[in-house]
Amino acid sequence: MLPIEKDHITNLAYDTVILGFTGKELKILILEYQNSGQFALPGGFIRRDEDLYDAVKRGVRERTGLEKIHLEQFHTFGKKNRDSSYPFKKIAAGKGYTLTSDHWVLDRFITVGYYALINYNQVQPTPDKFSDSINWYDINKLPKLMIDHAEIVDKALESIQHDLGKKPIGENLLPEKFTMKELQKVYEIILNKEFRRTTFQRKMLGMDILKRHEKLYTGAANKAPYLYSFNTKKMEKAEKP
Amino acid sequence: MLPIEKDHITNLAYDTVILGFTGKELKILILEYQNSGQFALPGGFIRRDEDLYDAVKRGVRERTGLEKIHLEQFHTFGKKNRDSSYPFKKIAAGKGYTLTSDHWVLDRFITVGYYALINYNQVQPTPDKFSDSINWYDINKLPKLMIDHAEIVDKALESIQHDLGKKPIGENLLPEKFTMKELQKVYEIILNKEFRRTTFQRKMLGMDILKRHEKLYTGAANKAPYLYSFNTKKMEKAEKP
DNA sequence: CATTCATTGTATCAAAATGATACAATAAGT
DNA sequence: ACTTATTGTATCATTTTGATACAATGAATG
Repeated sequence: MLPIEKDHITNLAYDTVILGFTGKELKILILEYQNSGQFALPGGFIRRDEDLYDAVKRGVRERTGLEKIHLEQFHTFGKKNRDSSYPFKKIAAGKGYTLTSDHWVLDRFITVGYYALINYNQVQPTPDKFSDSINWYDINKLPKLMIDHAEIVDKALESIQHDLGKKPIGENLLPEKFTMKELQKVYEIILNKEFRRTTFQRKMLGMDILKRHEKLYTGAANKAPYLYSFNTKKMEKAEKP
Repeated sequence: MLPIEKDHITNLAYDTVILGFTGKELKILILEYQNSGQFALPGGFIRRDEDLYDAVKRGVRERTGLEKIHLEQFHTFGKKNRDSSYPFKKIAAGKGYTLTSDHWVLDRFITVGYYALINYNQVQPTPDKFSDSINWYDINKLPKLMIDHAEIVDKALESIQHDLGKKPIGENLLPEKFTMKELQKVYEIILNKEFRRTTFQRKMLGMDILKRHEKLYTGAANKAPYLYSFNTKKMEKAEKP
C-alpha cells in the first residue's frame, strides 16, 4: 500500500547514494520502478516520529541488509522545480494504483542527500515493494536517472572527495584486510587521479595507520603483497596522501 | 501577523550562521525575541513557491540589507527531538499572540543550516517583526541559544574550516582591499591555529591570487603595509596555506 | 632446478616545499 | 638624527615529495 500522509513529514524526503568498491571499480546501487522505466536513487520518506538519520538508515538497511553502515549527509536539494509528480504517477500506475492529483507524494519535495559506503561483497541488494529491481551500476555508466538524481550523485562524489582522508572512506569501501594496491585504487578512483606507487606506499606506511598482516598468495607469478588493515586507534591524525 | 500555513512548507525551516570579521575578531549575528529571553540564529520558513536557497537569501537580505551574499549550505538537522514549541510559544506570547496547541509552527522542525560570510562594516543589522534586537556577538562569547542552535554554530564553523581555501572565504569576510596581516588573522581565527608570518606571506604571494595595491599609512610609527585584493581570475587553483 | 617474468617493498638521490632566523627598509614620534 | 615597531625579503637548514633504481619474491617454464 501507499505511504500514509499522517505518518510522514510532507514535502521532505531523502535519497541515498550507496557506493561499493569491487576491487577495481566504484559501483552505485540504482533501483528501477516497476513498469515505469524510471531509474532512481534509493530514497524514502521520514516518519513523523523518527530522526532523519534513522529514516535513512532504515532505508539503506532494508535494501542492503546491512546493520553497520557508514552514512554521511552531504547536501539538501531544495529547488522549487524538483517535480517528481510525473515519475511518481508512473510508479503508482506501474503498481496498479491511481493517485489523486492532490496526493501528498505528488507535491513539491525537498530532499536530503546521504551517501553510504559499504562492502560490495557483503551485500545482497533487495528491491522494496515499489521497485522491481535494484542493481549495481558502474559509477561511470549510469542510466538516465529521474528528476535531479544525476546531480545528486555528482554532489555526493564531490563530497566524498573532500571527506577522503578526514573520514573513514577507505575503511568502509574495503574489506577488513586489503592490499596496498587496492587501497591505492580506492584513492585513485575517488580522487580521479593517479598516484605514484612508491610515494603512495611510503606515505601510507608513514602515517602509521595501517597494520601489516600475512601475505596474500594470489597464485600469480610474482611477489605476494602483504595484507593490511586500518589501525582504527591511530586514525585521528589521518591526512590526504 | 503570524506566518500562514498554506503559504509555507511545514516541518522544514532554515537557520543561518551569519559571520562578519572586524579585523580582529569573528562575529556572529544573533537575534533576541521580544520579551522572551530567547536568543536564536536568524532563521525562517520556506514558501511553497520559492527555492530553499532563495528563502535563505531573502532572510539574510531582510536582516542585513545585503544583496550579494556568500551563502553556503552546510548541514540539515533532523533529530526528532528538535522541539521549538516552548521558545515559539514564548516568542508568540512576547508579541501578544496565543498559539493554539496544534499550530503548525509548534510542530517538529527539521532545519537546513546555511552560513553567510559578510563584510562586517557594510551591514546595519535589522530586527525582523518577531525579534526586538539583532546584534553582533563575538564567536567565543555567545549567549545561551535556543534548541540546538549552539550545535548548529559549531557545525558551521567546522564546515568553514573545511571550505577555507576551496571557497572564497577570505574574499567575503574581508573588505575589497586588506593587509597581509588581516588576511593571516582570518586564516588563524577560522583554523584556530597560528601561522608563521614569513611563511604565510611567502605562500600567499606564491599562490599568485593576490594583487598588490598602494600602501596603507595607518599613522603608526612603523613601515606601512601594502594593501592587497584577491585576483578572482586566478582563484581556481587556490589551496590551503 | 635454473631461468624467466611481473610485481612488490625499499633505498637512494634530486628537487621542491617549509621552518627558522636574520636583516634591511620603512613611518612616525622624540 | 635617533628610536621603535612593523613589514618585506633573503638565506640556509630541515622536511617532504618526486623520480629512479634495484633486490626480493612467487609461480610458471623447460
